[in-house]
Amino acid sequence: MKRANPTAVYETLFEAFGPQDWWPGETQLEVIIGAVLTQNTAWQNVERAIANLKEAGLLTIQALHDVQQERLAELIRPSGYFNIKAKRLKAMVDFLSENGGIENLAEGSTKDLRKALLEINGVGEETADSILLYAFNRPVFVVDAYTKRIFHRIGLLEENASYRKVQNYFENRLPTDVALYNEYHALIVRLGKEVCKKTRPLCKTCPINDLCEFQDNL
DNA sequence: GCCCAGGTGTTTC
DNA sequence: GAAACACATGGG
Repeated sequence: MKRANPTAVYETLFEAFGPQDWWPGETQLEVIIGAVLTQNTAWQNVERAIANLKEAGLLTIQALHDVQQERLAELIRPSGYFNIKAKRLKAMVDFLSENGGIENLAEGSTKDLRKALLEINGVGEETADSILLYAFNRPVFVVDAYTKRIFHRIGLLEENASYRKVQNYFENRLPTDVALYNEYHALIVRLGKEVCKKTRPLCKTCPINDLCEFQDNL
């Protein structure tokens, strides 16, 4: 078996899948909205919700600020948890407008911005880091359920490693590079969605099969 | 009908 | 800190 490490895994995934062109959002605000709506939810459902918002002309901070939370909830219904997420979007929009908008926030340091994002209701570590990386182009490695599952199976991470531990693991072993972090997280999601599933009937087709402790002998 | 999906807040120990 | 639970739609 090859010696697995984050760089080798990245190279293998990139060869297998190529560039993923993330994040699938046209504006910074759209990326931020998507980051909230995709919490524990399939992206396809998020697309429907965002399409509804677009059609209703709600893809601006001002419009989202003005709309009633109940109406917002109805529009984002397809993304699930719609009552909670409507509240979270409102909290996010309040934060953005109270702080002079996205352009003004982009002036601050990554550390300060991360701290501020985490204080918003409904923004945890993954959502904050997704926003930092994909909306603000900051070199922050995003950790999600796929990341933990895949690297546990490779044998490089503990089963229940904390978010920060996993994040440090990658950031300590990779160059600090926005484009790399962007592509890497997207590739991990691609692998998790299509191949490295929770129940794993597709291991035979996994591009990192020979790096994984579960390489299929079945 | 069941499991899963690009998590987070609250409660409880 | 860490586990258990609520939150909800849509696809396989």
